[in-house]
Amino acid sequence: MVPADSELEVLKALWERSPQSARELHDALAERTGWAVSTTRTVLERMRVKELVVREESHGLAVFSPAQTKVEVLGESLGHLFRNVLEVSGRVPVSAFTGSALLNDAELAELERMLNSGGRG
Amino acid sequence: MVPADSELEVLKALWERSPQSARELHDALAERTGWAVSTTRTVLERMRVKELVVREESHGLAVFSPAQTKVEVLGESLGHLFRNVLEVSGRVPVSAFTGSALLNDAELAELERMLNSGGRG
DNA sequence: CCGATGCTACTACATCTGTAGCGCGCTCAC
DNA sequence: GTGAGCGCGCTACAGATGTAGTAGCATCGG
Repeated sequence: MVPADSELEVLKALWERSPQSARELHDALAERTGWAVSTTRTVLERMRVKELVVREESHGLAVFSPAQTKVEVLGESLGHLFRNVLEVSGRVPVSAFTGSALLNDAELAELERMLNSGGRG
Repeated sequence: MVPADSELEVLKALWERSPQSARELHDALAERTGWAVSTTRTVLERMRVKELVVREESHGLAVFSPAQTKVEVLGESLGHLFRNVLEVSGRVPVSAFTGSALLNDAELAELERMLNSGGRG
């Protein structure tokens, strides 16, 4: 599932640190997003239903973790883009990101695996 | 404006051939999408409002052309993805697509220009 | 002239997304 | 023990998207 923009905001905060409570996430996001507390909560709850985040209890407080890694989300988004805009069904040139300092080797390998399961060449 | 999925279907058909009438587009899309005629029309009208397509009259019949090239849409989508998922504000590695046979040189140059206006390095 | 067809505009409705408020129950500080 | 604050579950509502029906008008074939 490709997350919507607001969901991506939450995921990015969770990728930096997790688990976090709704309040922690709100504090981390409020400045950038301007959201009300209830907005953060609503987005989180919807993400839980869609299984974009995992909710657990920590000492009676709900805390959330991302259900997917950044690379997984990137992979799905890139795959979606390639299939839908470029109509590429074959290999996706993951090598694009090799020198970009965006992803480390392990992440690149994972992306390669996701998009081009198999991966000779 | 990043087009929605249904809008992308229409754009893809128009990138292959344009202008096309609503009926032509429907015929081209129906097998893949399963849409009713009215669905194609509704999507087209919404795209016109959003200026994703341009509508003209040809001998009394409405025909539609894409308002943006494939590369423009790809560029916006890629830019969106990079900014939102990867939080890249700097250069986007367009070189990724160099050897991929997806885009020709002119298209690559345009993409480069769009994403990295300036483009030294 | 009349009906089948097709074009166009308008309307419909469910779901998703963005954004937020309300009320209940708990707890902590006073 | 009482109010302020907080976590939590509900509800709300507008706009976007997916998907489609309907009615009026033109037109073409009989």
